[in-house]
Amino acid sequence: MPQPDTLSQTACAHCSFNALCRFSLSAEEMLHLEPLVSHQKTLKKGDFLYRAGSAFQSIYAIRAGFFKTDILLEDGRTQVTGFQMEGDILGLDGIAANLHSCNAVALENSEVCIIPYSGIERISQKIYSLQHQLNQVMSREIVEDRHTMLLLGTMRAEERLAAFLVNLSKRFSERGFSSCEFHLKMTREEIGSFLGLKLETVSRAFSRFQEEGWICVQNKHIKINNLKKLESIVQA
Amino acid sequence: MPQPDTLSQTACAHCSFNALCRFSLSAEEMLHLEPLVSHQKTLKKGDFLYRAGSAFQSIYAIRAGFFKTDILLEDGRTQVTGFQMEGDILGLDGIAANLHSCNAVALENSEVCIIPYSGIERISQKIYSLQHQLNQVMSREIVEDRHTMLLLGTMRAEERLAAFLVNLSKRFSERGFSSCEFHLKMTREEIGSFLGLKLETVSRAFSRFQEEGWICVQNKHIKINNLKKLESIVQA
DNA sequence: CGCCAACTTGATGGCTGTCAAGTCAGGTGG
DNA sequence: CCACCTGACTTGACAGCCATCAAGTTGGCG
Repeated sequence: MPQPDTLSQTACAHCSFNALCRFSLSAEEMLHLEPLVSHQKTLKKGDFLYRAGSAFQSIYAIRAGFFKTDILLEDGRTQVTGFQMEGDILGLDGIAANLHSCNAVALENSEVCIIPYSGIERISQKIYSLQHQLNQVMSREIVEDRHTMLLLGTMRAEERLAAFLVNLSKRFSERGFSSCEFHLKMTREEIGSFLGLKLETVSRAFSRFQEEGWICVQNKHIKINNLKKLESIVQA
Repeated sequence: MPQPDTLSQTACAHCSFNALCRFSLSAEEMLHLEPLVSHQKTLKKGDFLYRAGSAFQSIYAIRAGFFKTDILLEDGRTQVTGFQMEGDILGLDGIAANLHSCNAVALENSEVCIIPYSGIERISQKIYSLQHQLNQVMSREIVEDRHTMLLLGTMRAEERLAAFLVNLSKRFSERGFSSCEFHLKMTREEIGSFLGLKLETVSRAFSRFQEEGWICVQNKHIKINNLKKLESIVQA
């Protein structure tokens, strides 16, 4: 099992599979699970956790750090499909074809738990809740992707950026970090790719939000002064 | 079990859960599954299969017909998140929160198999492959949504429509229908909503494709004369 | 200190949205 | 059977948002 150090505790407490690692399980169930999540991996900023087209074997639970996933078109265009932080699960896209369908890249030094997929399927036969939890995680991912489609299909630039900031704020908050002050791990270009905008447009929207006094931007450091206002922009 | 009429055979042969209904299972396994998929439902054009916010109990396998799923914003903006045809599964978005997160609407008279979710989880404990199949279906949905995000985030109007037509052609073909001639069940507005475009833009793109001789459009009837060309537009 | 990537800001243009008018198809009722 | 009506669609003119191109600034890192 992971050593109960500070790092793993903060990470696991909010992990989508926390029931799997340390909570809600009997001693006997724990015995089944031990070998499943005992392996971990550390990545440096810029490292690939996996690449599109590579063989799928495991899914990953982020213990610490920050990732992006993206897909490429032949002509070089890319789409960032999501940003993942501690507690999030990576790699579920690989189940469909036994191949990873996107790249997963660490945006800062990170640490993940490696969870062999075959092990999950096997143990799910014994531990009912694990299967349900996996289904929920995947379903949640579908719901979130649909929301991103709504953003890309119907919103304008400033609405998209506001939605992005509100979403980040909420996720940081859920993990015990400040909801109004945080560091962006990604570049303007990566934000733009995720939001279907060019980096210049992202930069201009940041500037406008700052002019209005809703946020303070200093490079990658963000301070949100008026979260309500940002939320109202999204709904507008 | 469903009566082995022509309708159900054509539908089930391509169903994502065909292994569940009639193939690859022992007689004993079949006994477990019988009660699961024995209920069906017919819908008329315009009927809701389920609505966003309603309680989640079952997923649905389309036996015949055509559906759209969409989500709404408070201000009335909507995003069509997908079109589903026979063999496709509807309702997986509801697992996350035990509530459906989108609307599912029949675009023509349709028929679905009702598959209670609790039953799936229960039987998955006995039939290993069912769980894996469900995971694959959900993973495939994630991969497809990511592809739609790529479309919405990086492609221009004509590229989007070309990708849409190529995708439809492929899916009709997989189901034994013509890959180059078919009827659109949805309106221009619904196509536009799915592609993040206005209906006028969709109409103009259709007209241009026809001027170029790549397709013939007559109302909702589509004939593809040059599929290769459409495919090349997507990649361009 | 110097270099380079990341970022900001300005000017311009183009794609697509918006508004508007007209056409077409399908269904209803006389 | 036909007039009518409504929703869906097409086409044109124009405008606005964002992409593109360009130049300059900042910050991080060797």
